[in-house]
Amino acid sequence: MAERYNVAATESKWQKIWEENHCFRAVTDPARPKYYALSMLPYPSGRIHMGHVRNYTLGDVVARYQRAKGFNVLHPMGWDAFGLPAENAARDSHTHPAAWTYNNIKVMKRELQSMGLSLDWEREVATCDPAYYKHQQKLFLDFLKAGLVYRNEAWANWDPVDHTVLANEQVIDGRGWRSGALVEKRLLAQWFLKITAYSEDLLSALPSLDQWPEKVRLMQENWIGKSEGAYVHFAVEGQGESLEVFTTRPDTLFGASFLAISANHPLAQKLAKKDERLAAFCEDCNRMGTSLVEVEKAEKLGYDTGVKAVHPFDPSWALPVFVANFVLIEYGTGAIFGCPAHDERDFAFAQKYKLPITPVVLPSGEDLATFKTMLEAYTGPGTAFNSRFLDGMETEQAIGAAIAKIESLGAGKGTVQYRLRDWCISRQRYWGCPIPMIKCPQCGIVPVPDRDLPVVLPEDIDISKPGNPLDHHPTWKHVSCPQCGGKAERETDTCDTFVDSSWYFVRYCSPHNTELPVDKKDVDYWLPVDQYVGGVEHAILHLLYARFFTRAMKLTGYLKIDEPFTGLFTQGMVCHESYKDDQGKWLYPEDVQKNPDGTATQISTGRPVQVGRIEVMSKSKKNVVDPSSIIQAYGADTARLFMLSDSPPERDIEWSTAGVEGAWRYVSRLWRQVTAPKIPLAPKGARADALSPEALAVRQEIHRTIESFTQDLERFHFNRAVARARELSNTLDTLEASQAGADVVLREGLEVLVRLLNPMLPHITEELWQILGGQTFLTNTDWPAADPIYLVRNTITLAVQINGKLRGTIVVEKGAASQLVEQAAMDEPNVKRTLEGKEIARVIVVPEKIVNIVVRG
RNA sequence: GCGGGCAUGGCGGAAGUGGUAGACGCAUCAGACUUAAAAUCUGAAGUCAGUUCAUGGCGUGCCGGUUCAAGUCCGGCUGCCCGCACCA
Repeated sequence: MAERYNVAATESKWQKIWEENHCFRAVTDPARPKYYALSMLPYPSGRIHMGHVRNYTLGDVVARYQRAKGFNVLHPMGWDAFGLPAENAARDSHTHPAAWTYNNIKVMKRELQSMGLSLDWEREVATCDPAYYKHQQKLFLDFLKAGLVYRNEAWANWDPVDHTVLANEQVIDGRGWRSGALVEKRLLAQWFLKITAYSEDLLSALPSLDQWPEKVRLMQENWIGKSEGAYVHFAVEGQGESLEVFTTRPDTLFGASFLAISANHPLAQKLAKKDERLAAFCEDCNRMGTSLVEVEKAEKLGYDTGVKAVHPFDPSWALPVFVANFVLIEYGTGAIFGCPAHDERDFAFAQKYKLPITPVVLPSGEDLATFKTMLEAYTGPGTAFNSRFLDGMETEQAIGAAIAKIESLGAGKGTVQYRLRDWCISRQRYWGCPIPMIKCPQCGIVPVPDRDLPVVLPEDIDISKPGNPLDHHPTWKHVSCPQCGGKAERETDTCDTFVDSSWYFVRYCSPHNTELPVDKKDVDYWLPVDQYVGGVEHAILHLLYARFFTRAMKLTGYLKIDEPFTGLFTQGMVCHESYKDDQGKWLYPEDVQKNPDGTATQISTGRPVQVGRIEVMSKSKKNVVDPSSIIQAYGADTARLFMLSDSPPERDIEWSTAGVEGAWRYVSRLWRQVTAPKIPLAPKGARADALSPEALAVRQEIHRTIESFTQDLERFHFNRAVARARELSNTLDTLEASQAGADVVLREGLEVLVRLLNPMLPHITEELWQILGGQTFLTNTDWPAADPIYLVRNTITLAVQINGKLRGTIVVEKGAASQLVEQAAMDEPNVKRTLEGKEIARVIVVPEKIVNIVVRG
């Protein structure tokens, strides 16, 4: 009877049936409650990796579970298909970026389909498809009209390897996020999206995202970086202009001893034209990297320009103006006033350049006389002194008074500063969405009219030359101006690919609308996304951009919502041991054999292998396992179960062969439990006339499992849910034919088990459901409900402690009186023996939990 | 430097609001089935003491505190991980 489970045949059979029956097709239906389950769309790099398997398994469990609960579920998939790797691959392998990309999509789609995901493939979107980016260009133009787009000559992060500029968010430790090259500063004309228009809104809405990880909200908060302070103007002697400074501590203005400006500050640039040494100094500053190591090593260097600035509170007080390497042009105003006594960096700078150090804030409890000889800067709050009209005020009060004074003098104003910069979206690359603008010598910069959208990428490009292929293209950029009809040129920059992924989840709602980016009835129904699942590496970039885009699309009339993602789950990464041969070259795990003594050998050569650290799977370290080979060997259900077992989904997991085999063992066991039960199953729907106590206990266990398994799914405790299912399997195996009703309860238990495990193991459970006589697809079957009758326990096992140490357990009736419980505890043999000759001080009875007997001595 | 997190057997990890620490699994060992192996099934196992059993001591990174009772709460350390970083 026990046929071997034919994984490959069964899995592909059900995948085909689901597809033919359009089981996962989502239809807008305002009469039904909706649930939008979304996993981050993949970049089509070639093959799927284990990170994808984990991400999409988690997302699929959510989607299938919510479907079973009765929601109208939208669970789409698409491709983040633009980006530089396609250009690099095309150049290296003499193909076309589009061909490379679409081929990868084809391969990866097949791989994803073999996972048995409950996706609505009819809504598939590829961001490199003109049918997609046409609407993105439209959005860009709408944002332009709404004042959210501008072009500006600005200091940009230039990646010298990828030959393109990068957004601030894409510079990590001073290096390009993709190329790893040290980023340089260049002054370039770029297109910007005005994300800073929403700085305050993006920040203040964070607390409302209560279904997001605290960690991600904090990261966004820090990234937006709000700080309150004031702009202060210092008149510059002999220059006929003033220098604007941002400070969070206007209360320390009387401790000022110098001003410092960035090498890229307009005043520095102006002065450098007449001062060769200053010009050289500025150049040095720009050459200096911004990486961690360099910043720490770098000395605080300044160049005294000889120019003096006038203190706003005292016209007779002149301060020297330095150009300093530590002042950043991109934060605040690119100029600071230095107060050495109360800022560590200014303190070091003042010591080096022999500038006065005047303390003006007295820490509470300090004596004024002793405090005056400062060995280091004091940055905390205190009482103002040496500060004329501020003297005696506490820091907070002094800040307010200083701002009031500045404002009354017309020397500046109180303000709020954000670290967040506008989003530079220009990329000097081919494989991206063309920015739909035209440069006309007569009319200036003119938008492409809506009727001319999409601006389609040319196919005949020369990718072998360095630089932007669109720029080299002989004809593509030459157009006539839509306003005057004269000769004009297209913008050859393309969009940062993060633009593409900032609204794809919106497009999924109405992917086939050729006229407009969205259909109102669709987006109003489906959005926001109820549960978003993806890697924490997108905590800032993608998630912040998408939140901004949602606001911008609301402003331009497409959406009603502010926040795109109600729930966010960030899963951990998939890790594996890494291996090197005796030459120090990385080896693939499949070429490594672990020996019983803990050493390892290279299979192909028999040479010894160095076992390295357990690290995130990455191609460069070769510590990768190909999901396809696992699915072929064990099936998708096993791979999915492995991803869900053992480790909580937010934590990193280590991929191991033993772990996969453990998952496989359970899948096979489930098969055997249903197809070759130890006792013959009762017929479908049979009822038991009388239940033996054992069978009743198992039935109660079944209902408790429904309860706890469901709660675990709700809370993303998938590893615990798997453990509960295994426990139920163990319990069902204890049933024996001699126990009245065992055959009925066994059937009940197996049916419940199969239904509970369906979101995790969709194929085998669907097959087993049919074997158990299920009339509908399990995919279309409701989630089981626990019967409260069987959740009630009538006896309870209590622990009995003496002085907090466990001495025995007792079984009492539920709701038994405290005196009875206490007596039962005293009568427990081991307790009784231990208590002999001891004086009882008190007895604590916590109903349904514990009895603790406190004895003296 | 700033912000956040984590620390439990050989390993991954369980233990809503303090209340029987170690669920479930991996690896290990023993037994059953088998000519044998694989697969499967049964059982053992935190650690030390106790010949077995009963039982007891010690145990959730370290030190201290609160409590009848602490993995959980509080104070102070140590170690690891993540994010940001010359932010004025």
